[in-house]
Amino acid sequence: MPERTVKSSGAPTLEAVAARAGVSRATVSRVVNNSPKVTDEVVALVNAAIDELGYVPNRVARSLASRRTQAIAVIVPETASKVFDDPFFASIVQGVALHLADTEYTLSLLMETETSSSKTRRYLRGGNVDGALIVSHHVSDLSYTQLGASIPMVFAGRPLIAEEGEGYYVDVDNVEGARLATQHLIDLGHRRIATIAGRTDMPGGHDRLAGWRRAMADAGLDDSLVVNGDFSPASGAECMRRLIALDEPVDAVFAANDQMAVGAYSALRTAGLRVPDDVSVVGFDNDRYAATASPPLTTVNQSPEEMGMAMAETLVRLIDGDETVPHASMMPLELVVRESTAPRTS
Amino acid sequence: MPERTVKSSGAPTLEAVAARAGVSRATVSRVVNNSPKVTDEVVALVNAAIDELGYVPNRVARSLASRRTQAIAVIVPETASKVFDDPFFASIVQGVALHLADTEYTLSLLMETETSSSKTRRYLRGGNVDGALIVSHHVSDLSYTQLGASIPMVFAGRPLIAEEGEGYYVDVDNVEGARLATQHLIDLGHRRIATIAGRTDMPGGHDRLAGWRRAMADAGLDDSLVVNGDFSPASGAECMRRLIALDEPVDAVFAANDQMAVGAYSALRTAGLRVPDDVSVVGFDNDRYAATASPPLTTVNQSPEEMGMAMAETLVRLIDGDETVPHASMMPLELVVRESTAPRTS
DNA sequence: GTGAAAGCGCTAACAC
DNA sequence: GTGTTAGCGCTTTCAC
Repeated sequence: MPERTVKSSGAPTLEAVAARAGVSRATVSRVVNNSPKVTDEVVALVNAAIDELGYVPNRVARSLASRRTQAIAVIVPETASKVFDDPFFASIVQGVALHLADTEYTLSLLMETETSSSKTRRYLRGGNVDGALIVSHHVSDLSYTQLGASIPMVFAGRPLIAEEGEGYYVDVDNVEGARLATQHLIDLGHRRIATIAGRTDMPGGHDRLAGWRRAMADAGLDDSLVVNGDFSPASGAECMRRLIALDEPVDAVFAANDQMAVGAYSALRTAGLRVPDDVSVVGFDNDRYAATASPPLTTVNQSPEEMGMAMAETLVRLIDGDETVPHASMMPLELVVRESTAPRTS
Repeated sequence: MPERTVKSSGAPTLEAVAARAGVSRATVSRVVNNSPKVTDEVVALVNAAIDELGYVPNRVARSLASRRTQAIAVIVPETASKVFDDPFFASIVQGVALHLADTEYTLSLLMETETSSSKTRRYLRGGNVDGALIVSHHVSDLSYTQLGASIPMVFAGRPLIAEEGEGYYVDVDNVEGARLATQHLIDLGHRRIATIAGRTDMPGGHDRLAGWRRAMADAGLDDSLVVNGDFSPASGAECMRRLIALDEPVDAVFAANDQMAVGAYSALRTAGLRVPDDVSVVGFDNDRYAATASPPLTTVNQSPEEMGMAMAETLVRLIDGDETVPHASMMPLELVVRESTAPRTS
């Protein structure tokens, strides 16, 4: 008969519960995982023992045995210091956490710094998580897409490299959103409508420019008034200055995000121009700045929080082996009209 | 001789590496954990095998065997939807992630919702993490403090219940910061100085009010001009309205955080009063709103990001068994003078 | 329905 | 220095 050393240290184990309840470890395990095939009385017995002992299952052991970690990674491959400067990221993460709170999954937040990229990859391959969420404004990194084969992952925004029906992502219809915004300006009677474009090497920047172009073309207007920014407030101001310097003034401006729109505000103010009296301005994102700007900014709302929730939901379904998950999920988009736009006066 | 079923599925294991290198599993383990007592040639041999096989250690198995998870939890026990509305939280989380990026630790983000509190506690006790960071503006929950005995934890801000020399926390000297801010107003010649206090049932709110009181008392000024807000912009506006309604107008206002200061701005604007011409305003936190408000807000800078880094550092040292870790770490605080304060004119 | 036994992939004594 | 041998705490066939 093999000796069994009595364990005195640490938290109560499944074995202790089994002994207390007078059943086998397997049965306790079944109860903990609510297996249907256990007698009600045994269930009661085991649960009593669990309560008395204050037993809490050890997830690490469970993971090792079941080969599931019940954890997902959220990877933010931006330069670390910029991540939370943009409310967009924070809101996505919040949405993810919110959805996960209703599940048994746990969230691991990985911030990818310049030097940690291989560390991140090892982490994903080291069996630490059941899946990953990639959040970025930038062109999605190819290296992640490759990992997609070995571990389920969902991207925020269409990865540029994704072939049709390949990879999973949640996105907004940026083209349509930009078209909506521009059409609003057109409906107000504006004709010389410029756009402060974002980085067009990012899907969002690219598509928003395309949306503006489409609206302008559909209305038979000149679509040459394009200045290129990089999504930062500073670039928005700089672009606006270039627009102001034009011989013929513009009636209205569509900025590819709110931060650039706010940057444009300051350039306009400096030039002595008023919003919306002299120039109407529309942004995109409806971020934290939009509502509190003065005047409050008309913009396109894209609810990054809902996007985060949708991403988490998609990933969890993927992990659970759901075959019906759509590769692309489009989030609703809507124009929020505030005080930065007004009918053409002149 | 026991049968050994050949494994074909999944990632390469330590055992596969051992076979490839012609050594035992223990030796591979030693190499992976850079144990000093392994011959250089064996190290080279093993590393070669690791590279060839693309071996990545399974952290779950490692955790189970070593009883360390190499993960820490960040718990944000705020109402979920409020968490990231306050840049303070986001910045702390960022600081934590930043520090952890240089270590082998991983970050688990737990957002505590009304219904998830027991889930969180189970998580902490289920051997999921080596330690926890509790981030909150609120009075720290007693129940966490109790857990502190079984798992290392560090609080953001002094837990109200902490006895001297009990528990670990990183904090700013709120009393001193508020005193600095108020003294600045006094130095500018203001005499009727009000304070829009935060929730005084939170350590921060309590101490900032105390700091204002001290500065006023030291200068022999009337310290009865107190209105109580709740740290939200709306409450800041409401408080300011009450101040404006006073018979004798105030010269200056010290708000217990920037969000309330910005709320005060709007109330002042609505009343036709100008900042700083009619009323000087000082905030606290130097959050995202402060620099971009108009006029830019004079405030007390407390760098939540550095606070997050300090928290992470403290926790890691605690986990590593460092006995010299101080129970309280105070972060530097400094007055940032912008355009919302000006010498008294009248 | 319940129990016995065999691992999950790794670390950690302990021998050699 | 390196190999052997036990587990870490749980899940999961497979008999009964």
